[in-house]
Amino acid sequence: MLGKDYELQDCSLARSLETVGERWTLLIVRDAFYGARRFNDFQAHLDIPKAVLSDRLTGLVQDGILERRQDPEHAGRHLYELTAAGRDLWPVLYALLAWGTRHRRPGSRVFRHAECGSQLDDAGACPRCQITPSPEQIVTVPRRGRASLREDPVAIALRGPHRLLEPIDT
Amino acid sequence: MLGKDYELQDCSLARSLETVGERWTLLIVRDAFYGARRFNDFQAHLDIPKAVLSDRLTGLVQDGILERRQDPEHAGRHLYELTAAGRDLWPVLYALLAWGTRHRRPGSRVFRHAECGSQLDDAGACPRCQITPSPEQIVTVPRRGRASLREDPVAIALRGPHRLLEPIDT
DNA sequence: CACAGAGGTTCAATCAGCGAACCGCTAGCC
DNA sequence: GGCTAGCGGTTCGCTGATTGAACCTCTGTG
Repeated sequence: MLGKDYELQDCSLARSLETVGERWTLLIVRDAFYGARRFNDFQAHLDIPKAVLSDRLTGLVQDGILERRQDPEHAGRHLYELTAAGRDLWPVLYALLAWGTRHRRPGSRVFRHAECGSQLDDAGACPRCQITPSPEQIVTVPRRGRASLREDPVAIALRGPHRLLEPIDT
Repeated sequence: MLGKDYELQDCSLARSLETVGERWTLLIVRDAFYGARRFNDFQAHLDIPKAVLSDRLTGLVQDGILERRQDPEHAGRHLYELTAAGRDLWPVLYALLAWGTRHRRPGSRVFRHAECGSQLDDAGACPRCQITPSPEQIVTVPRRGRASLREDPVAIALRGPHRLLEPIDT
């Protein structure tokens, strides 16, 4: 759905959906949490038409979810990184992830509290430490025997344990 | 975004988005939590084209989010009600609602634990009782002075406090 | 029986998503 | 310096979804 406005709905849910409700948008944000930062990494991992990816990245930057910077190592390249508001979308992402796991099919990855290694519960909290870790404190690991068949840089980086928000090196 | 499949993404987030990621879908689910059950109530409150509403309701029923029943009081009419899987979407809805409130604009309503009256925190928990109430235990009340200008049955029912999932009578 | 309202379906026009092709820039190689 | 490859896009024509208006059927009411 497009950032099409739900103008008449005086509701913060409608406001949220205007910025993250379009097709592909939340998957792009997910990949940003996984550490994707470059145009081609998003594109290769998502199999999304470049024109759509370009449009969504522009929108996410305008809406303050991503920040676009120069890549210090490569002139003329850019990096897209989550802003504070973008990182604050983690509970939304996790709630959807957990719902899909319960009612659809478990995904190929699991999320653990980096500090103690416990698997997060349905609410995203660490059952052992009794806290709800921020994304920086979470590590995602593939379920045993479920490594992805994909060959793009993001999929390869996620074959082993990976801390959220840690940039994948390409 | 359509229930268009994100087939290649082996991820429960993608699975979730296939069922609730289309335009309008989460707003329909929100209205179902507010107690809307009839076609016309959804249509009047959302300003959604009837063809799209019909399509989305059919999809939500097929995906096990809503259940379609005969209206016992009116032959030939139907009621759409949330299934257990649909009610389990509450954390997703609340996470989006809370994000929109923090980063966009506060909506016109507020959510309280019915039992004690405390306003829920950003995670949807009751700060006084230290529990996370299920939707049945939550009451939504308009923010002072922010009653909706709409005149449809759902908007009217929500002018006062209203317990989630309690059917609005039309 | 006429009429109104609920709950849809159908239709033409518009708009967004898609894949392929193209383009400018930088870096590396000869 | 010239050639080529890869990155980060944009453009374009096609397809498929969304939209609002019109229409249709069924039920209950006067």
